[in-house]
Amino acid sequence: MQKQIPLIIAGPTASGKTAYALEMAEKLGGAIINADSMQIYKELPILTAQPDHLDMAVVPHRLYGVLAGNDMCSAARWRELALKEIQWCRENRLKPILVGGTGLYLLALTKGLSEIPETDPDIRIAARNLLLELGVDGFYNQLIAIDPLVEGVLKPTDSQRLVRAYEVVTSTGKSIIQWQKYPPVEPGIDVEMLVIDRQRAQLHQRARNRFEMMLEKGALAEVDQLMRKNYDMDLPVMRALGVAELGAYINGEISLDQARELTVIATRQYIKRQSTFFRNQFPDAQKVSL
RNA sequence: GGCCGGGUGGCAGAGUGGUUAUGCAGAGGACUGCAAAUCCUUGUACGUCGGUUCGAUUCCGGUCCCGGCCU
Repeated sequence: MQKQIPLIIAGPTASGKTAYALEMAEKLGGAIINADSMQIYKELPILTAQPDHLDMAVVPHRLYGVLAGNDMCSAARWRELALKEIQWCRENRLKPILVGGTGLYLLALTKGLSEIPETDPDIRIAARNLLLELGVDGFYNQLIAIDPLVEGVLKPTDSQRLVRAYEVVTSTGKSIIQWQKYPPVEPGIDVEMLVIDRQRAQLHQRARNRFEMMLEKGALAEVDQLMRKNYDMDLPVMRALGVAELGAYINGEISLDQARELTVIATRQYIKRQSTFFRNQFPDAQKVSL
């Protein structure tokens, strides 16, 4: 195990990554770098299960709660931030340990991304409004009229990727399909990767228990404060598991029990998607059974 | 005890004499810049016994269970 090679600890939510990573960081003399798309925002430390202050006091923790909720992260942006932190670790002779459940971010880091120029934020907003106005079918037709390459590659129902395709072709004048054909200009980096593996039923139980704990620690107050900020519902933080559910409870639309059940269900579905992603996108990662 | 209504896949809920809605949950899968997102695939279930019929989840009868009303 070379000192400089970053270690990635991935796995589905509630698998125990945080505790495991802390152990490894102590053992290896490392720093922990966040690889989670929600823990990067500062608004919901409890609901997004950020490491607590005690953990953070043990070894350096980077990229936790560093962005405001009305800011938007992205795979490319996180990649830049993470590379800087890896560099910082090297300068300080610490083993970089990246921990998180956001598979796309990890993929961007390890495999690299095609260099697509930054898109105009106004165009993204316009694209989203157009989608709302026309519906997916109409939006798709409009999109393939200006970017025929998309046809047959993107699913006509995949609203998010269609919006991205629209935004890219409109901003750059070139199809996203063409851009993606270029091999990553930013090469990937060498890493050692562990994926934490647990039985599904056990993960479900842990997720339920953990949500209970979050409620005890004040997750409701967190969501309440977040809602008072009146952020745009499209912002990434607003999509953290439990925000919509707890928000609906706070607004008196559903009971706390209903909010709890809905959040647990959403968490289970997320666990499933993460498991699939790690299993199939990182076949060479080493599995750690806990 | 009598009358009426109902019993459909894990749950909710349509429907039909033969071609096996649908939603949710579950399972599997995709994944290049919003990813805790976005999307795809996937289940012959019709309470029970008998009858009618070429064929019954659908029609008829018995029976059991549930709900309502009556005594």
